[in-house]
Amino acid sequence: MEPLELLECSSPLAREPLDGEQAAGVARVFKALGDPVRLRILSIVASHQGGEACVCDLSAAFDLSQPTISHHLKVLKEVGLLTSERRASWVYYRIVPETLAELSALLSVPATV
Amino acid sequence: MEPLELLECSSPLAREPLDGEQAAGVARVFKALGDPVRLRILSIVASHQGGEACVCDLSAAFDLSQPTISHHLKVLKEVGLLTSERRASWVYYRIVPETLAELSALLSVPATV
DNA sequence: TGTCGATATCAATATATGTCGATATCGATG
DNA sequence: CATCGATATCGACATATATTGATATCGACA
Repeated sequence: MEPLELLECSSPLAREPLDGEQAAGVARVFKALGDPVRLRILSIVASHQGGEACVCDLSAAFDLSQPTISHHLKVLKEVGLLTSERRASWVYYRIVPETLAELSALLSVPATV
Repeated sequence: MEPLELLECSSPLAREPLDGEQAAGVARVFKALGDPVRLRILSIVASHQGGEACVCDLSAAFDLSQPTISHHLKVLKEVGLLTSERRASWVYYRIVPETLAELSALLSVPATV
């Protein structure tokens, strides 16, 4: 649930081998990113006016059922890539920049060795 | 096969929504990263002496069968995260820093909006 | 050329995942 | 309080994936 705890290591992959536990935590997040629909959801939310989008915005962008979108949102939320807030009848999703930043750092390539 | 063609876009996710084709290409790579064994393989190769590791080094690091390691190496190679070179009886794997760099850029968070 | 060690491929299987229709929840509003 | 629209959950199913033992390939070497 706590995104930062999921990753627990943000030094580049090349620094030292991940142990099993670290790898399992990081893999959960990458697995969530490993679906085209979820990537598009993330990019829509991230680039949306005000940094947030409601489910209705997202559903409209896909040719998929509402439960399917809801499922993908849940996956992204569970790994700490999105947060949600209910306001009136609508639920708004935002990206968690810290999680993206940690993944970005993990993949960053230290000056060619 | 061509790592750069797989991604085809390295501007941050927040810049503009990915179209279906871009998302599919990027998702393939993230899906490959979404497995703990493959993440550990990558980190072992990346942090190994000389920037490369042979399959024997990798097999020794896991409690998995040799075909399983071979399978994961193939997946990582197919999405452009690893390259391989045969020298004598051994096959050596190296990371493809360009692919990691593109993913890193894609996840980089532009100054908080 | 025949054998051996290292790696890849194949076939099979158990599990995980994406998708959907049906249904439940929840806030707003009459 | 009854209803309606928005979103989440549930159950089911088809497909994808991780893993393995058996086997093939391929280079080295006697």
